[in-house]
Amino acid sequence: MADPIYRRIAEQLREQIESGELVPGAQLPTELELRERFNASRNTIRDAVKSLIALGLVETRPGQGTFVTERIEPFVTTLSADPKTGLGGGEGVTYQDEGRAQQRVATATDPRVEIQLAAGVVPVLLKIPEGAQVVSRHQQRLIDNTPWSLQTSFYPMKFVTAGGATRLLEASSIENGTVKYIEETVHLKQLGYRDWITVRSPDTNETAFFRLPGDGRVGVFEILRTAFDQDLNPMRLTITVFPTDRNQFIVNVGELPGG
Amino acid sequence: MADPIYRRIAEQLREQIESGELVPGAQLPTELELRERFNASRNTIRDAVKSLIALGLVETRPGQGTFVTERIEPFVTTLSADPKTGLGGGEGVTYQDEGRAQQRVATATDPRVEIQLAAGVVPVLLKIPEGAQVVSRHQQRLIDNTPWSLQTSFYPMKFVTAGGATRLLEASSIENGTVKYIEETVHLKQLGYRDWITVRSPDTNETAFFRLPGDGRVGVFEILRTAFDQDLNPMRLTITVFPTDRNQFIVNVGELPGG
DNA sequence: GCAAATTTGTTCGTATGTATT
DNA sequence: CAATACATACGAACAAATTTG
Repeated sequence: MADPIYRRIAEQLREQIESGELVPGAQLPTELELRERFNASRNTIRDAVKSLIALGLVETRPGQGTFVTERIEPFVTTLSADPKTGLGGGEGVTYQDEGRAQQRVATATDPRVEIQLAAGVVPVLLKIPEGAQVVSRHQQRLIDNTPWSLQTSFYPMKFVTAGGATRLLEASSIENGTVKYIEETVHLKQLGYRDWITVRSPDTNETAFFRLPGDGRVGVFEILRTAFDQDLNPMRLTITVFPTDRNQFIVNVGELPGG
Repeated sequence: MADPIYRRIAEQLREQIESGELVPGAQLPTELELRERFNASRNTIRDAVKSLIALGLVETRPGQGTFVTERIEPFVTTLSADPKTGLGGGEGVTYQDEGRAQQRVATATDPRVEIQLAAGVVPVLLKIPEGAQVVSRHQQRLIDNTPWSLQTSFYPMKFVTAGGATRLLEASSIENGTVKYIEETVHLKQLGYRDWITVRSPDTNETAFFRLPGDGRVGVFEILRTAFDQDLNPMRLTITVFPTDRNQFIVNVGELPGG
């Protein structure tokens, strides 16, 4: 009697799933059937199923039953730049190209543009005073109609007021990407960037948009990209959030085959 | 009656935690006290607490109580190479240097060395036949005595049999790193690598070693690094597993300040 | 060192609500 | 509307871990 009952039941079900006896998408026996099979109370069965949910092995649908989860085909983003363009993965045009390269349809909403006061990490990474004005451009991105990432870019308001990059304020995407647009207007060329990768629990907005389970079981990548200009000053901060259940990343360094 | 009771209770407790009213490490009221305060049954209170556990906000200790979780000071690993050495983060000597740079003590166990038959992703990424012999070198790594990562490197057995890199079979760490040792013996120079970053649930070994909660709530980064030689052939595959609750990563691309 | 008290963990039973077919 | 299946909620009892006296 080492392990509690619910855990031993969970263990048996887990073996059935991992052995392939229960394939992804297949329905498990109902709680009442499992109650008879394992000779335990319905609450104990439910505890067992809950632990499998926590492991991401099954999901329950009210009124329908319990099903083995089907793995989402992951989308792979390359974080390191093409050495020639200096552009990185998930940036502007590149994003749609990467979607196409994986034979999938990438779309993005028109950006929601706001003028905000820099707070939190924004002034720190952009090296501007706390409370200074910044342009925030926020986009939702989908692949094959599945919500894939939430992206917000912050630019110093100076780019608009002193640099003439007025289209940063327009709520429409900038063709050829903002990197090129800023180079043409403000004359700041992006020569490099630093990505800072963390994983955390999703907030309520993210849980809703990505349709994640409400229990915070699936985390999200949060990638902070600070881009630097030719004088090595920060010129842009982009924060992108990706669910960990459908995203993977590649970093290329040095000389590689198939480049 | 939109939200269930347990969720409204969880919501109130969450606000107390996020507002700072309950600081990290502080003890929550006991289940019996919460039962009176919210006028609900003990099971309903427990459901509320469970949802906070799933969010990583609190932890329970049998016989003691429920406490607000204390955040672990994250360790940051740089994945992109120093352009001069071609060495990447978490590799050999660099690993200890990064530990020191963050004022922390990094240690590693002596490697457990095995000769295995290539299976799974190993032959695919190393571009050797499935079932070919490989040298596997496995290390546990700690920082400030906290388990931090599990690393396994795979080398083609040819390096030993035909290249004379016999010390790859020794169960002791190779000073100056294996990258340099292979360059000196097999005459293969590491000019680049590709990192493939995923997040998944920990297996039972990892859960035990990292002392993670048993419910699979905390995920692990799995980073597959394929290193390439001067002929752009794969020469090494290193798989490293890091818990997401205590690890973050940096990727530097292009020209950056403070280099 | 031991016993009692405290606190969370497990298990059962039961009733009712909500979503889907 | 009825049947089915999971979700929520309450009550109760005992077990296991920890602290306290």
